[in-house]
Amino acid sequence: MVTEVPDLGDLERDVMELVWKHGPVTADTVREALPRNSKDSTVRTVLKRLERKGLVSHTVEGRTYLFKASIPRKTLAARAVKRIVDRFCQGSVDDVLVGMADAKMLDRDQLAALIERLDQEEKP
Amino acid sequence: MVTEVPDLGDLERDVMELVWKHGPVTADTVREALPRNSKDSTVRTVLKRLERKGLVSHTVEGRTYLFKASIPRKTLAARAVKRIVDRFCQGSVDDVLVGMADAKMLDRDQLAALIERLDQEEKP
DNA sequence: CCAAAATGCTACGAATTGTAGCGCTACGCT
DNA sequence: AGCGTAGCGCTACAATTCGTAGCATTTTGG
Repeated sequence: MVTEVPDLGDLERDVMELVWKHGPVTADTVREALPRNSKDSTVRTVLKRLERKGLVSHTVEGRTYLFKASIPRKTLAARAVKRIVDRFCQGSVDDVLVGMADAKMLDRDQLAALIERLDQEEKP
Repeated sequence: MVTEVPDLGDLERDVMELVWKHGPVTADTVREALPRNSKDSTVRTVLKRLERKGLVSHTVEGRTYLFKASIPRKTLAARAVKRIVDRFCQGSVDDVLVGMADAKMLDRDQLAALIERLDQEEKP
């Protein structure tokens, strides 16, 4: 799988945020919920770009488009992390984990809890 | 701490790679070691940009500049991850860890080994 | 004093991103 | 039936980033 991870601009991220939060949404719903004040054509342009990037998809409902995320937030985040790992750590996830530990981004207990969780999932 | 994490282009990353690998280097050394064929002025421009971004620093040796990384590779990688966490997971490292686990980027044993290692470091 | 080496400065084209205008179409209401 | 409006496609433009590089300037060794 190719799992491209496009870079996202600020507005694009805001839009993704809304698409993730509120299920399928219209362009206008997104526009209204946006932090900043964007014209509708702006929002639609961004949605179209996000769709070209493979991050959202749309269905036609009557004469309006309903957009939904085509990738969960966590998955996208994980892919972005993978890109970093590939680019800066030659694919060594360990390196980045160590870096995160050094930077106090994670601690022992957090990791232990994660292991616990993985074990739970795997067993049954 | 502000810990800005600038985006890096392909060439910028290649240059950082070399600066990380070979200690303090001259612009010309970097140019020679580069995968692609870049003019010296190109390399110097990139090094200057990297310096403005705070990723390298230079000292003057005779009449040449010696560049060295001002941030370790793992630290930069960790910061990049942190940016993702902040942007896509509202700062929840756990979310991104779960995403990584789901994406099979980490497995139980790897995490266990890391915990082991963290414990070792902490003790003495 | 001159040539070579190394630097600073400036610029340009491509790509990305936020921004938006304009025109077309179809649906509902008078 | 005609018309206004909602919603969409298309095109464009300015700012920023990045790779690319040329040219002027400076300094040093012979």
